[in-house]
Amino acid sequence: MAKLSAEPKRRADIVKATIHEIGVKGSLEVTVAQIARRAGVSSALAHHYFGSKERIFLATMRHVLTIFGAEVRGALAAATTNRERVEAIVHASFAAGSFRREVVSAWLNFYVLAQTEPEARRLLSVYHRRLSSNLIHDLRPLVGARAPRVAEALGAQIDGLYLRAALAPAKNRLDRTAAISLVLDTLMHELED
Amino acid sequence: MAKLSAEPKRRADIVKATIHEIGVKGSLEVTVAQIARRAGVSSALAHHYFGSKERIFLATMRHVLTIFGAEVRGALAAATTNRERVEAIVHASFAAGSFRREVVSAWLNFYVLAQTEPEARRLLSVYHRRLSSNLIHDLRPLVGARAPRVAEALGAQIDGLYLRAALAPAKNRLDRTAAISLVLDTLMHELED
DNA sequence: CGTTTTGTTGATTGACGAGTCAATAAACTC
DNA sequence: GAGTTTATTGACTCGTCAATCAACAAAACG
Repeated sequence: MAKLSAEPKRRADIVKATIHEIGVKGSLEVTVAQIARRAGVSSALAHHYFGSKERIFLATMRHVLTIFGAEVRGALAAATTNRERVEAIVHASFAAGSFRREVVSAWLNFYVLAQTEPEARRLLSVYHRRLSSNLIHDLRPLVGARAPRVAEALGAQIDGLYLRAALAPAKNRLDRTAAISLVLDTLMHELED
Repeated sequence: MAKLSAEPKRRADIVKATIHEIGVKGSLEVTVAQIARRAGVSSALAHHYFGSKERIFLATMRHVLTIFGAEVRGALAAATTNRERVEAIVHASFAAGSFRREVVSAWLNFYVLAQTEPEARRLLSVYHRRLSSNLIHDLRPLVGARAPRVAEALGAQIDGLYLRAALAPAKNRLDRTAAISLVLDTLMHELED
């Protein structure tokens, strides 16, 4: 049953299943067997392709960050002015692909993973630095020397909204548009200085 | 060796040890044996007093939230004007007792716990509601109908700064005063509307 | 074809860890 | 000081799970 290059598909399936299972359990306490079952394969195969549970998590994290990165790039491509670019970054932060419940849950758990796993920490700092430098770059013409501070303020707010999204029961969860408008409000006030 | 009421002291020791161990491991993947050893008792005793690992975590969470609540109350007592009261809440959020690395790490992990543990979720929403209503109460006279939004903006920013504090290597970690000044800046801009 | 490569799994191992229990001991009660 | 309550633990059980392995199957390759 060895089709042409099953590997990439299997890897992708397993990564998606990992996001799903983390979303369901709400923690990294998911077994490889659960992930594998969700992906429709044996746990042995998951180990075969990834080597260890840890590597499965890291691959999943990379996947989430890649999607997020693509969303930022996409949003930036359509923007022209500095302000539009900053707003695009905010929009991308809450884009549909990254702000789904399971993805947010995975995100939260990657923060936990980053506390012990050096590679996870590295991946997360890459994301942080990129978000930060993107924001600062476009804020500089708008707020000058205050750019780093404003970027930190906006970044923290975005992260906080993610955290709250992970926690809130689906019922009274802030939706994408509300989150975006909240951050843009803060941005607006900062620009009015 | 049955001294008078060793129980309260043991419970407190175990709770403190739990915070410490969570801080060290950076996750809830700490064994009862580790916690117990840190507290200078046997794992059997920890089970004897708390019944289960889950209960140990919940007791620890209650402890952290209690300290935080006390810090907020203390800070509020000294404030008179509305603005002072809002600022007091911000200060309390980053008070020394709650903003220590291990405590922040514990906090982060309680968010994860709250995803599955109903009681943990309940405790966390109590905290959220209290913070929110405190803020709204004192913001109302300052920003009127915008109070809930501003409260949400500040609250999210505070949570986000916590998240970042948990992640950042001690080296370039934002300190209490920097975090406070960042939030107060945002507050100031909101008030200038 | 035959054999090499790729895909896949059931079964097993080995470690680890939560929770239990029976036993010991110190204090307190009368 | 006999008996009860409180404190405490070492040793054990039982389940779970990551990781391994040996075997099987299907394609690709010559």
